[in-house]
Amino acid sequence: MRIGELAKRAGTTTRALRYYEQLGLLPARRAGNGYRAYGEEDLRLLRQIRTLQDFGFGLEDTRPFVECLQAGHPHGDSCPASLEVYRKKLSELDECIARLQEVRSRVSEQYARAERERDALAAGAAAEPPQCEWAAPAALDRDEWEKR
Amino acid sequence: MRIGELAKRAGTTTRALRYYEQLGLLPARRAGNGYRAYGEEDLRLLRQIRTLQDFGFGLEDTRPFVECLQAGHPHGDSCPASLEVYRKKLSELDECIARLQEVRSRVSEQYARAERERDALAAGAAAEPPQCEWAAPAALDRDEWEKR
DNA sequence: GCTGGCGTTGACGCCCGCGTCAAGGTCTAC
DNA sequence: GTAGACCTTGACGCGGGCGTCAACGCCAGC
Repeated sequence: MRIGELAKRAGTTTRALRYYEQLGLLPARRAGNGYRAYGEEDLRLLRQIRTLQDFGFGLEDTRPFVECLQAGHPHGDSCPASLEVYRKKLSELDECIARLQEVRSRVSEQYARAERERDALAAGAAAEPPQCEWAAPAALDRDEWEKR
Repeated sequence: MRIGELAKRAGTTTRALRYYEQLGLLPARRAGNGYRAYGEEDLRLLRQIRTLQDFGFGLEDTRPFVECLQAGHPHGDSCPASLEVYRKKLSELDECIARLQEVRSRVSEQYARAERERDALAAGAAAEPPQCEWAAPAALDRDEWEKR
């Protein structure tokens, strides 16, 4: 299988595959003409990489999983190093979620305050139209005003 | 006030200030010798920028707040454009938090499965040492073995 | 033999918010 | 006059994961 076919079957691009090879993440055999040659096993490795990437893993974090598969284990996460990456990612996620929730509540607080102040100003402006009623009569028919 | 002092008072660097000026975010007057000259008002603008940055706002997102202060409003968020940014950020945060929580549960699931499988293998391996006792005798002294 | 579709390597671009270095100007203190 | 602390502009670097282009090679079909 050549690079274009593998890329298509994995839903990625040839550029990405060459990049992975450059990182030593997904090495390729070479055909006689210099073309990269991949097998079905490489498709498994690649799917593993893409799955983890969808989870937000960096490429280096996928390395233990790929090496685990290359070592012949049934799953990429059958090895201790992969489990360690899982644990690290989980704690990173927890930290990140907590930080975002903290930020969300702070921003929400600021937003609520800013809106209250806007409404207070609007109320102040709305308290003016009554003053406009004191100013308005000049625009009314003088007779209408004198009837009051 | 020159750039170094402003940077120190705001807890940032001169490089950042020059960058903000380059973006047109925090323009500076110039002294006769070409040095940038800042006033107390600029410190307020800068603090506004830094506060929002701490919330994870991009610099462009801070622009409406800065312009609002520059227009003489009491707070950076006294203007409709700032409120709009707040709303946009809140929805981005909600989306981001939801996505991370989804990811977290998926990763956690994978981790749990991988650990179960590891334990299953360990149990299989723990069931092997008895088999090792069948294999071991070859290494034992033959006499010791024949005494049994 | 020529076109077109695959492949190859190498190199620059992008995004963002600066860090860092270079080469020089300005001002103060001794 | 000179050292040192500040300032100036300009330019490149970084990290991550590629996109995109250039210039070229290989191979199949007409």
